[in-house]
Amino acid sequence: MLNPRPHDPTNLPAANEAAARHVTPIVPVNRGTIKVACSGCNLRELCMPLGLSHEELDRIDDLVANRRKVKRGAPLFRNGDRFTSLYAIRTGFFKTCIASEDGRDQVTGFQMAGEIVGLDGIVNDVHTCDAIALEDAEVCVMPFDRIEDLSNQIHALQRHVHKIMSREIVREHGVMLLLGSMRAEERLAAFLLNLVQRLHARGFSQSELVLRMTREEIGSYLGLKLETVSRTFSKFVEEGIVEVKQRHVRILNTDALKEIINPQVYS
Amino acid sequence: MLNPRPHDPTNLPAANEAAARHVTPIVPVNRGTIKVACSGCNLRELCMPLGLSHEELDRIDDLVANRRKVKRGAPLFRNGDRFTSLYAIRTGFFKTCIASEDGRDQVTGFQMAGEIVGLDGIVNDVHTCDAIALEDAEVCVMPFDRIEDLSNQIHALQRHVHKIMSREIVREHGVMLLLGSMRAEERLAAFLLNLVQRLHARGFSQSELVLRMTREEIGSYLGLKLETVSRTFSKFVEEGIVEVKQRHVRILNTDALKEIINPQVYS
DNA sequence: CGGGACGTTGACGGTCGTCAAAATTAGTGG
DNA sequence: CCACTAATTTTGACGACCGTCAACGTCCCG
Repeated sequence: MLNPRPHDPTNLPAANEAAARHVTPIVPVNRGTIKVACSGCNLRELCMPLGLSHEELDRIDDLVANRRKVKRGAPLFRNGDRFTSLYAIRTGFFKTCIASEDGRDQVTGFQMAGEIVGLDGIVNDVHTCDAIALEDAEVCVMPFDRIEDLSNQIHALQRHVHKIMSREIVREHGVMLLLGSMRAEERLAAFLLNLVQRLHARGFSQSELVLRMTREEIGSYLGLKLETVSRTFSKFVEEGIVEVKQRHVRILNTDALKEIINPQVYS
Repeated sequence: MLNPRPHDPTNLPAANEAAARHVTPIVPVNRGTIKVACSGCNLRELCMPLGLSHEELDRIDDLVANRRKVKRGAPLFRNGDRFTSLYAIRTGFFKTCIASEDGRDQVTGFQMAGEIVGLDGIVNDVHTCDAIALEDAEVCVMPFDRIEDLSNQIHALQRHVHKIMSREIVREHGVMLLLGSMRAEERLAAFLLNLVQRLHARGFSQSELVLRMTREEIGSYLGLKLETVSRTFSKFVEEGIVEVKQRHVRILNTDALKEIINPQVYS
């Protein structure tokens, strides 16, 4: 009954070895620079393969056609847009969401610096979801045909592309587990733990975070109504597990959050 | 508010152009043959790229190292197994499921002939879910390093691998929509419509199907308890939408099922 | 300073989960 | 082939959890 490596629900979104590695904190980017180069990018460890030769690094720089700024609330791409490129997030925070015919919609993920968006478009050369910036953002535009060309020449890149897509598949498995079998408290606990984990991997605090999304967007992602999200936050506050001031969240008791998800492991 | 191409919830699992194409019905395979060759396989349109040259087709035959039979109830691979290969299903029916630390488990998909399993293992060279045969099955074993080698030489294959992975990501988006925002009846209706659609693409009936999984497995996939699945089936029967005899299901009114998912589109 | 978006809280009801028992089927071994 | 046991399915009663509706409070931005 017990599997050797049970799935870790706190690792839901973007449980990846790259994000788990501690990287140098993000420093403000010189907005004046036009030079687009992965080789000098402090996020390289997050979106690019490791162990490239110097020559390969130079070639990789060609991957990024240009950068693009996206204002808060604006789409990077929309459902129905022709697919041409993958996007590596340099700064900012995105949500991706799909809409059903009858107007229901579902947030399928939240993406932060160093993560890749646009994978949904590859199958049919059309994007099937919206990617919306939740704060002013900048992305590296990587035309997909260049990616395919280069990955024929650089084996590590091919590997990397495969891993990124597989990682997304595994992440979504975790979300399915959450949506299929967890109660509201468990979902929110898993969500918070996952967010701080990813932020921590980017040099931010382990215990403090600023939510970039509304209660409604959290709810949509977690399969809950916004009122339930709000109530669950309040419950965590009552129990002394977190402090919440609007979108500022401070985790006071990480173990308590983990216990919510995995009761019998601790008790 | 309305997107140009809303997501179609009936297309949830494996909504892919290959499965949607009508292919020749599956005929009994000569069990005595040892020859392993995609070029002569009647499922080729489902798992391999189209438009290959004769020479490329020959090379593609090398992809499949061997075939493997899996008895009903037996695992093709398990959580924690080292990842080496992707598997193309020749015959039979699989489920994939993950388990959380505390014993909860979640069916993440059901796979049938012509579909590919094992993509979860690519990220960390370890499988993160179990793939269990729901009936006696046979798969083509395709070592992943061979796939990567060959896709450097055959551009259409590289494309194809990317599309297969992207398709899986999009499929899972659909499942997230289902799990996050649909009620029990809607989930079951979407599930049935998806199954018949995929079976129809393989030459089977549009209205009749045999479920290869238990109510509990359906429930796990749909985020419902088995009692709810059973009750919902009963409700559909009362309403004259389907006939159910154990695992034999006959859909009497496809439009009614679609209406359940998309009320206002029809009424 | 004012309006609109966002968040909180309460009351209530519906959907679905839980527990239990019985019916039907499938699988196993003699 | 049949008997027996385990597995699966159905159905009912009840309750918990979360959704719905509503009102109010807060924050942010112009």
